[in-house]
Amino acid sequence: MVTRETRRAAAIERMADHVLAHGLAGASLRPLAAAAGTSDRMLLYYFADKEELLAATLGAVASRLTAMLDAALPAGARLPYGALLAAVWTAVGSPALRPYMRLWLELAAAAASGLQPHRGVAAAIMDGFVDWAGSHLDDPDPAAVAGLLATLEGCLFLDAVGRRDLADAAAARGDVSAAAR
Amino acid sequence: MVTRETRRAAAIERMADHVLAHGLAGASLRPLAAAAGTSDRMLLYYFADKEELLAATLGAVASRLTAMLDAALPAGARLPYGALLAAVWTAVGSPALRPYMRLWLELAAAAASGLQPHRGVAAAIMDGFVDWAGSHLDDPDPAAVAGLLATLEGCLFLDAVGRRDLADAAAARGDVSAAAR
DNA sequence: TCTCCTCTGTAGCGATTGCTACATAGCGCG
DNA sequence: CGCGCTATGTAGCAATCGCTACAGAGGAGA
Repeated sequence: MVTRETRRAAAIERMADHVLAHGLAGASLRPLAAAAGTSDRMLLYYFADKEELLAATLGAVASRLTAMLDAALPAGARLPYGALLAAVWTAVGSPALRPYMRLWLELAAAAASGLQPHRGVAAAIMDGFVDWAGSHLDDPDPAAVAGLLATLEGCLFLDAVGRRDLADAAAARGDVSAAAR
Repeated sequence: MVTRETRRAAAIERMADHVLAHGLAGASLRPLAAAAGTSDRMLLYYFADKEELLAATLGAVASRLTAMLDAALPAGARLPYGALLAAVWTAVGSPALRPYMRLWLELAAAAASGLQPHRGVAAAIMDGFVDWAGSHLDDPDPAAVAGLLATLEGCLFLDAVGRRDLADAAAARGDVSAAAR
């Protein structure tokens, strides 16, 4: 069936829009179906259950995000630690990516509670980030990758609790400590 | 009424136990009431609504957390950046504090969505952390405080998505960069 | 034409949500 | 004693949750 897969794929994209706009908390079947232009009945026809549906939707969100990251910093470009941190934070802290970051935080919180599919999806996304960081640092030392990601996710966290000022300061400080090394 | 305030306070402590064990997601009135040894009816007699109840419960959790932090690193002790980062991460990453960190992450995610009382409670807790960090760094430069907190929350985040290895590496790296400065 | 088989709408289930109306039990105070 | 206030149980409300049973519609193949 061509139409079936087509419609399923279209539903995934529209549901990705919806979770980006309303978060995981508002991701129940009926609102998702309304956003996708179908019924909850049909969603459970396309997907075995909500878990499979969520995994597909979050996967779509993740590939959008990596596409945006690649657009902001093309593959092949390698930067020193401080510069990369600053560049990624300006990209990631921008309003365009804010819905993604809100969702990413929500996903991490769910993953910490061990729920599926959140745990698996979050682990996969994080693996992607690790690869991404490794391929954009001029010196992809594992400890540097870890430091970069920790600072970055920490900035995200600080921003989430309303301390954007601290996040900006921490991202800027990356330059300082790297320059001093 | 002595008994009323007493029972209300006892309920708060038991509910704090419950949210630590089961997270915010499981924090609905009936389970909370069961944990507190009362009925949902009585919880809404003690508290105006769920929002007030949650604020009180999360406040209790927060004061327990600051007490544990003070126990781990007494007030007055001041350390250089890298040493403080390592000390706090070993405390905060320990199994004893894991429920607190899981809850803190969940709270941050809810705060990012702008919900009350989560937003206000999270902001208050974060202010406490900022003060705490400032009073335990030997050189309480605002940028250093920001960097410390970002790295710390980032380690928390990495641990949440199953990359404890990266969190440990990032925390250890704090020493390196500080030593090189 | 008849018969399957795929697709989809309707309706509903039992559980859970925050919250409330009502009744009552028991105690203090006049 | 009797009145009233505080405390608490019972029962239920409307909404939402994920999910499912059933029925029909419509096209494909015999």
